[in-house]
Amino acid sequence: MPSLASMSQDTMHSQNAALSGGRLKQPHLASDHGIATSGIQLPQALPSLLARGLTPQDMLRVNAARPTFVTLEPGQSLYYQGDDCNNIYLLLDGWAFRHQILEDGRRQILDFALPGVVFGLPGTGIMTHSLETLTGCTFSVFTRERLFDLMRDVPALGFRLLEIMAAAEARAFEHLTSVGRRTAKERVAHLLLELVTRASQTPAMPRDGSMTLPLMLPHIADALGLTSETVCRALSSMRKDKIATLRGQKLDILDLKRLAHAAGVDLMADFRHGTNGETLRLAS
Amino acid sequence: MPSLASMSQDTMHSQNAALSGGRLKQPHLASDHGIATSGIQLPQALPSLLARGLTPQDMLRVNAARPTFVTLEPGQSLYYQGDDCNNIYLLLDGWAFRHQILEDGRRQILDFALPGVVFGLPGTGIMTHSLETLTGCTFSVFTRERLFDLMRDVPALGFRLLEIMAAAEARAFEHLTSVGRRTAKERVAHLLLELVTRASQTPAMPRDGSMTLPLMLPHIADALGLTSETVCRALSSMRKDKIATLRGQKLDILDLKRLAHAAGVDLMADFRHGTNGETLRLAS
DNA sequence: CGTCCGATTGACAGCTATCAATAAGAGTGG
DNA sequence: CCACTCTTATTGATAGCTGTCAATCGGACG
Repeated sequence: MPSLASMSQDTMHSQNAALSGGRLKQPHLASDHGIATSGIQLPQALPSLLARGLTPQDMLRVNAARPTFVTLEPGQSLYYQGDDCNNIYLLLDGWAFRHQILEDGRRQILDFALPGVVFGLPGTGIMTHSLETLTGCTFSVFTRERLFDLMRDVPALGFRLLEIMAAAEARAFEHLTSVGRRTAKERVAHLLLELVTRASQTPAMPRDGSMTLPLMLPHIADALGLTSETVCRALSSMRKDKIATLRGQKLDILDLKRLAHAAGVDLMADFRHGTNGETLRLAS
Repeated sequence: MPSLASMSQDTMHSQNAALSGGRLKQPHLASDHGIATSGIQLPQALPSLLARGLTPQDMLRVNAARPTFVTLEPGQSLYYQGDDCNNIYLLLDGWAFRHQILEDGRRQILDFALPGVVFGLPGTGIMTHSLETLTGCTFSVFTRERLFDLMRDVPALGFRLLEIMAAAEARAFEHLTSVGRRTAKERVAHLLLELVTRASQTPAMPRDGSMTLPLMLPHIADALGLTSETVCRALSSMRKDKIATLRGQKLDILDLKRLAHAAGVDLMADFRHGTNGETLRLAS
């Protein structure tokens, strides 16, 4: 139970969310009729995100399973920590994040979800975290049973999902290393680097050094195990050093090389394949 | 920003590993003849760990794929950060851990692997972390291709692997929350709680409050983003409070309830299903 | 009994959190 | 178009937790 004092910063945003829409007891299931959001034709979007490694025939079968779609406004939650959830979700469009909250209000953001991310997988069914949108979002939904059937029909799908989960695990591990062993400034630099890299790999997102981050300082802080003040100081410092500027939601990378250096990362290695130059050499 | 000085503690263990066996260019592939380690008949062990949800027929097919086995001594590495790895591993017996190392030697332990854990999955092939054993370990190995074939033959296997990966992700998330938002003492308590819980769920491990942890202080420290001194202080405090004692490798839980309290966790919720009492109530 | 490695404890420094005040924008309404 | 309000960002001062450095303890082993 957050003492009001400690809530004031860290949980500000979730308060907003709770006020401005918050929990959906029954998510808005848009069911089978195809819904278009922010200009995207969903039945087309799904393949492009999932399809690597699947044949066109496979994708036909996947679409034949008639996934349902959910659309959410910014600041709404798809599910909450503690919910009994037996669906698997694919984020088609928009930004969201997954987070855990301790009883006293401390919040940890676990992962930023960009289009193509899969979550809500099997397990016990009880969710250990919540998912909240940052922008308007569209999700594709499969029930556990439908997924199981689908995986039988389309073996490559299971393999692809494993790949996606493995990538998510790798992200979580990088994140963990950041929070556990990097300084505040390094963490901020590392997160910016991760986000620009992921965004640039997402279709229909910018490839140059400028982009829109639908985040507030407390999001970054809660992702990195810091306070928003510390994040602000780190960003100020990077602005002063002409490495990157983040004003409002506009992020400009001014010097990618030095950003990577500030993040304590070998750009070529870590953000292409995920490895550390130094350690790599030991392994050769 | 640790330089050589600070490496002395954090990376001590990996140095030892390097000296005492270290890298295996070509892991000891024990190939198809079944190998027995520490008294376990492997072909039997594999099913029991993987089989939930699979029919006996399914398991026959899995075994027919003739996985190879690898055995490692304590302190050896199955693979290193930067390795090109196209195998999937199942830990059959023993304890191990996965970790990442930054160029300057800072180390983050990402996950403790107990029997039943799966890793080394697809992705790009380049490993972003290393795996090092704590005890003697036996692994079951499938190549990427063999796994793919197997998943086609045994659809339930893919589903089971997804479940295992989802559980690993949930663990990583809990871990992240710990490192990001809990105090030193809470982190230590939380880790002990996680380990006793997992061990008690593993066949052939004790269910009472006493067990052997094949860890040294620096392992705990590097898992939690702390120093070994801080971990030591936290353990001393818990020993003084009669919550738990860890001497050498012998862990005794004296008061599970207060241990959970010290970890800032609702025992019934978090460690049965993974949820937080307070937030859960919101969701009902 | 001596050596060695890891654990333990103490003193102190430093990074980040906390508390507090101000600035900067974005809307809103007159 | 400007004043007003509200929210978020920014900056400063101080406190506290944890890291760092260093010394001692303790058990394992030969």
